[in-house]
Amino acid sequence: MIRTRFAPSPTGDLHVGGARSALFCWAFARHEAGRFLLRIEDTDQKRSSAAAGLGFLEALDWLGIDWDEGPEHGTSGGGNTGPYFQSQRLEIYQAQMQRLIDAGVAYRAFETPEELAQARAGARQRKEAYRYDRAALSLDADTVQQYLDEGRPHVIRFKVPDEPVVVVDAVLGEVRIEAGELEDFVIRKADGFPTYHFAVVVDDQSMGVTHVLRGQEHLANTPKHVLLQQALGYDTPVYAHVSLIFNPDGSKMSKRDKDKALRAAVRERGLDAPPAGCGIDTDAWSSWLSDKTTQLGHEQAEALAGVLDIELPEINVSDFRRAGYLPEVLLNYLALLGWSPGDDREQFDKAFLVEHFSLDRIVKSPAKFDRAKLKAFNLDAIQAMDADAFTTRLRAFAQQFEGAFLEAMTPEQFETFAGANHERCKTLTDPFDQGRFFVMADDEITWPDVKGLRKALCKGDPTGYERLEAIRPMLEGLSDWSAASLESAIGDWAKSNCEGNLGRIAQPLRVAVSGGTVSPPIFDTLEILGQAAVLRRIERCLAHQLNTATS
RNA sequence: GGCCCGUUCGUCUAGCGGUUAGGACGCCGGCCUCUCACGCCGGUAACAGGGGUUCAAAUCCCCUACGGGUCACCA
Repeated sequence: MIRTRFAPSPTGDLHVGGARSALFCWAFARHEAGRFLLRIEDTDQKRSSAAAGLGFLEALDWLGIDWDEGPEHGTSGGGNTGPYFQSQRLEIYQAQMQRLIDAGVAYRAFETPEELAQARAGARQRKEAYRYDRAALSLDADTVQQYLDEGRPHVIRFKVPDEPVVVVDAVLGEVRIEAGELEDFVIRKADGFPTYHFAVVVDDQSMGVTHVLRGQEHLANTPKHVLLQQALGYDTPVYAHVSLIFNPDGSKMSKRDKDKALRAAVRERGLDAPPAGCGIDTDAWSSWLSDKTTQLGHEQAEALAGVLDIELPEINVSDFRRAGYLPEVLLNYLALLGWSPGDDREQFDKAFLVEHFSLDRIVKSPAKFDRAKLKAFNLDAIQAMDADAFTTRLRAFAQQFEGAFLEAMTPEQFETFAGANHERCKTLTDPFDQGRFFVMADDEITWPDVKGLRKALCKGDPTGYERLEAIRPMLEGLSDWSAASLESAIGDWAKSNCEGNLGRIAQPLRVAVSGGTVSPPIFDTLEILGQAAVLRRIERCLAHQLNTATS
C-alpha cells in the first residue's frame, strides 16, 4: 500500500510551500487509496516548542487536509507506527545507530563546533570546498576510549562509501552524484539527538513510507539518505521533489518577508524611533532594524504595518485565512502551482484533485505566487455561492476576526450587509475593510479634503451640499426605511431634482454617510445604517463643509 | 566558489517531432453603471541564445547565458 508523509518541524506556522507539499502528499495518498501520515520533526531541542506544533495542524485542518496517522487533531491522527514525534523515538534511533557503529560505517568524532567552523573558514579563504577530513577515523581505539572516559562531547559521523550515488526522482529523473562529493556527515549530535538525515531515514522505513514528496531544497540531501538506506539495509522510497514557490520578484517566499517589507517602509519614511502604539521598545526596535534575521511578533508587526499604512504580504496559511481567502480556493490554487490536470481546467475541488492527481504531472520549474490570480479564483468561488451560504460564511468570518460588526448590527442588518457585498467582494475581508464606517459612531466620521469628496460635495450646480440640504427633509419624513422604499423615494426625488440622474444625489449621500467615495449600493447602505444615523451624518457633513474656495 | 536542478506570453501553465503554439490570471480598449467592484465584448503578449540530430524541433543531444537550490552538531 502507498504511504506518504508530511514531516514539518514545529517552528511556527504552516508556510504555503509546506502546505503545498502536504497537499501533494495527501492528494497522492488519496488517489492511490493509500495512507497519509504526519510526523513532527522536533529533533532540534533549541527550536522546538509544543505551542508552535499546533499551528499547522489547525492550518491543515482548515484547508481540508486530513491525515490517517500522526498527532491527534479532530478526527485526524492516531496510527500504530508511532510515536509521531521524533523526540519520542530516541531509543529507535539509538538501536539503528548502533547497527551502523557495529558494522564499522559510523564513527565518533570529537572536533568542537568551533574547530570545524575554523576549518571551514580556512577552506573558504583558500577557495576550496570544505569536507570533513576524517581525522577522527584515524584515532586509535585507546584514544577514543580515553576521550569517552573523559566524557568529551562528540558526534557520530557516517562513513560515506567511495562510490557514486544515483537518486531516481519521479519528477526530475535520475540525478547522479559522483564519489567524493559528500563528506562524512553527522548523524548524531553531541546532545544525543539524531540529525535530520538519520531520523528521516529511520522513520520513513519504520513507518512504511513508500513515497517521499517534498520541496526541491531537499534534493541535495537525498544522496545522503539513499546511502544511509543502503547501509541499514532499508528500501529506498520513491522520491518526488517539487520545485519551490517564489515571490513575484523572484525571491524565495519566506517568513521573513513581512519583516523585510516593514524594514523597507521604515527606512523609506526615515523613522528612527518606534512609533507609539505598536508595542516595540527602543532596544528591540534598533536590534530589529539592524539585524535582518530578527522577526517581530505577529501583534507588533500588524500594529507597525497599521501605523505605516502598508499591507503585510501573506506567507503562512493562517495569513491567507485572515485575509479572507476560502480554504477550498487556496487549496485549488496551491495545487495548480506546480501541478496541472493536463487540460485547460484550472478551477476544481478536492475530489477532482484526488481523482486526477499523479506524480508525472508535477512541474519541474519553480513558480511565482500570483496573488491576483488567487484573488480572482476567490472571487469566482464567492460568486458561485448562494446568498445563504455567503451570509453564513461571512458571519463565521466575522465571528473569528471582525466581532465589532456582529455587535453593531442585528442579524437582519448583517444579512443585508452580506447581500449588499456579495456581488462585489473578492475576499471575506473586503466587506469589512471597505465598510468600517458602518460600525463607527456617527461623530467619528470625517470628511478629508481630497479630490473625490470635493467633487461629490462642492462641484456642480447645485452642489452636493445643496442637494443634501434639499433631500434631507424628504428622508426625514420617510416612514418606510427599507432599501426598496429608499430606492423608489430617492429615485423619484432624483427624477424631479437631478434631471433624472441618480448619481448626482447618490454620491453626495454616499460621501455624507461614509466619509469616503466607496460603499455598497447606496440604498442598502442607507438601510443598514438606519434613518437616525443617516440623518445625523448628513447634518454633521453639512456642518463640516469643506472649503470650496480652495477646490 | 564546488555540486545539483531549472528555463513556453508580465505570471501560472498546456504542449511530450509535423499545432494558425491553447487556456487562465494580469494588462489594454469598449459596453454596463449611484461609487468601488462585478458582469459582458474585443485585443495585446511567449518557445533564453548558439550549435547539432532529423525530411521536419518548443519538443531529442551539446554548449553558453540567466535563475534557483545546497554545501550546519537546522530541518
